[in-house]
Amino acid sequence: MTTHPDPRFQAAADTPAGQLARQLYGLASVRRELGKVANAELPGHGFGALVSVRKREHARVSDIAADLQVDLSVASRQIAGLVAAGLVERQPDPADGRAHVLALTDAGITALRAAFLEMVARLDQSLADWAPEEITQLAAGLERLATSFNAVAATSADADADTDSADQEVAA
Amino acid sequence: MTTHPDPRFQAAADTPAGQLARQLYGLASVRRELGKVANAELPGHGFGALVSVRKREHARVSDIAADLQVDLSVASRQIAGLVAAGLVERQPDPADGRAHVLALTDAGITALRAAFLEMVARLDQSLADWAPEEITQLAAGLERLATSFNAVAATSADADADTDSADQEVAA
DNA sequence: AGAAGAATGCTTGCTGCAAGCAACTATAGC
DNA sequence: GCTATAGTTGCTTGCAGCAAGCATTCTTCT
Repeated sequence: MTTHPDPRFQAAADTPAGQLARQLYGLASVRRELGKVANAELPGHGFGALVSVRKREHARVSDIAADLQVDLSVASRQIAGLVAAGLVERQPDPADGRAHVLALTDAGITALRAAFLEMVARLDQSLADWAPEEITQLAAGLERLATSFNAVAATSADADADTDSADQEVAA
Repeated sequence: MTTHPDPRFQAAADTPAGQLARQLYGLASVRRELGKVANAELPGHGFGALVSVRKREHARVSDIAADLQVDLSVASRQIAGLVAAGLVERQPDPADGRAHVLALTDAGITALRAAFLEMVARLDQSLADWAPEEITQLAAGLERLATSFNAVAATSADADADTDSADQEVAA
């Protein structure tokens, strides 16, 4: 179309960050299908919570919520679903009567492994013609991206709860 | 942070595809926040639809649905929202009375650019210490991933000769 | 040619799921 | 006791999908 060429916009779109933004948004369908595969055999969207529980030993619901960056109530319900399904064990924290300590059950470990393998299988279909080091390189890049991105999120959260006006330098 | 070493799980996680799977799933919060930024000023989750309308000239609702890989009804409602907001124009197709031809209005172009610039701005905060070529490399990897992934999806879903105009251009 | 019937493009009503907020309970710590 | 913290649950909202419906176009049979 290019009805009204906008130099400022063009410049931003061709920026490395602009290219990355485009690709990240285009990843929507990939992530959705992968999520479907991952959660197929789990209650709700439990996969993320399952992974999160596995990551730390004395996980508490609030830890999971912080890790997934969702509301505490969301984490609470996801964990409740996983407990009901026998995938997570919830025991009173001996050190704090309000809290619960979470851990995967054997069934939970099995389920997590199965879900993970399904994801990998689905990915492998698409990565048939990729070199292993290309895949690991992409994975490394994504890991770094997530780290960088979450670091900024944490910083701006610390700075102020106000999220609207604090951060934008759109102007050129 | 693993307390009970699980060799089998670790082995699965350490394959290249396994690493990629983990990182893709870990991208949830990144994509969510980026989506929030992108859709902040738009009705519903309109950004994707807006991009999709922008990509092709004589877009129809079914084209958008296919492009976004969502149900036709979802696309219909998103487009309706964008039309109501004055960002998309919907005119009867002169060649087919059942169909509508979609196009961005000037306001739509403006809104799309603004949303895109917001996304880029948010990303730039996180990418401050990245080398430009690292960013472009990651973007290229993601583009290839999306291509590979959607190719498999298309094959398994329905062998469709829908090899129309090239995709992935937010900028114009 | 013309009409019946199938197919297409899209919209809309209904349902289900998941997320967030707010209110509540129970415990902790001063 | 008084306040903060951990967690659960009720309520609301919003988005997605299915299925039914409407209007239009295509097909085909006579």
